[in-house]
Amino acid sequence: MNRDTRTTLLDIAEYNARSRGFDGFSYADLAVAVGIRKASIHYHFPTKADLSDHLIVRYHTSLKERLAEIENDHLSADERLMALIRLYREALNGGQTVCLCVAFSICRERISEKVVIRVGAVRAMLLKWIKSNFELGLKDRSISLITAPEEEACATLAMLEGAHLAARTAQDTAPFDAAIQMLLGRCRQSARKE
Amino acid sequence: MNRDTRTTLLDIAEYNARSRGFDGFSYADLAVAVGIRKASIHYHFPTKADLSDHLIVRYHTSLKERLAEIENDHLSADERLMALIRLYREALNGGQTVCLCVAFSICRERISEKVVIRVGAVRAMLLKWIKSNFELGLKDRSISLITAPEEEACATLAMLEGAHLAARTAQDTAPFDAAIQMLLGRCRQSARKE
DNA sequence: GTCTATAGAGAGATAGAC
DNA sequence: GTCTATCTCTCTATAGAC
Repeated sequence: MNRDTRTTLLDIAEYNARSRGFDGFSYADLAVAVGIRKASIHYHFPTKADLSDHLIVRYHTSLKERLAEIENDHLSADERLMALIRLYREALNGGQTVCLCVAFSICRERISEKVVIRVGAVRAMLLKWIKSNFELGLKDRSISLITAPEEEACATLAMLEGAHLAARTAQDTAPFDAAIQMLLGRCRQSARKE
Repeated sequence: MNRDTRTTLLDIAEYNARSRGFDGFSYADLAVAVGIRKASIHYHFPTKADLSDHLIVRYHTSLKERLAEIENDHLSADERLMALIRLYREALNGGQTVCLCVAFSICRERISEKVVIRVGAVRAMLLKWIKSNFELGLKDRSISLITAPEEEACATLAMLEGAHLAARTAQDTAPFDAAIQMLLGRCRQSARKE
């Protein structure tokens, strides 16, 4: 184990949570994957509730950074939207994992209220970003058929998260690709490539 | 307990699975809710795998019937789509439960392959129905901006399932309503009401 | 069809040695 | 930081009486 144990634990816990749900893995699973005993994990994360909190906090930060990178790398609204779609597509890991918010939505009653609020905060951040991007799309006219940015943002996030579900069941990105096709078709750059 | 115990068990198990995930409830939970001992549940459903199979089979049948009812009650594509949206909205139970397919997508690795295939079959049925309805929408012009019915169907189902997730986290229908607003706005009947 | 009783596995968590 | 050992609880499931 070359890397920091704590980080490795978070990585593996996140993968497990996104792959099997927060109830779908145990400290024993992590212990085997990381190569230490499960009692040692409690040193890093005393309780599973504690672990879940660190997972969603890190996820929020990471996602925020990725969104900032997208804004840095792309100037037009359509390119930014396409980059966001790619981000979600990559998060699928070929149909093996869903977004952490998706996974945490199902076990809502078994995670702490604090974590539930943080999941809401991640979605709020995403909605704000997507809404701003649709507003930009209205200006630069790079995305077609925009009427209400706020509503578009809600629909888009729901669709991205929902597209993860069918793809996860199928263990294949195909259902995801099929679902995002309509949205992609509204992007100017995407249309040019076809 | 006036009703058939087996049916009551299925009802409560379905509610639990949709509310907390398939890993989120136990035979002990069902026993308390139904008012019999957990050993007695094994008489009706020998294993939890068996229970999950009956849940998804019943869900498929029930959904098929509801779709047929919608076709019976409504003739235009927009009214049928609005009825489907209402169906999903009601399935939310005010933000307490998601679609069973959604719940079963997260615990994919812990349910049998047979059940995974059945979940796929439910989605395939829904996609077929929604696609047909968009094709009807092209003819009767009751839904605006339709280009590709197949792609529209995939996007619509993903959005409906995804809209369940945010609403479940919030324990409120508001995020669902916000997400379906765009789709609703394309329905002729809906537009008339505004 | 429902019960009591129990098996056997695995969960999250802690104490204390090194 | 990681270990062994252990606790307590809960899980799914079964045996056998009624």
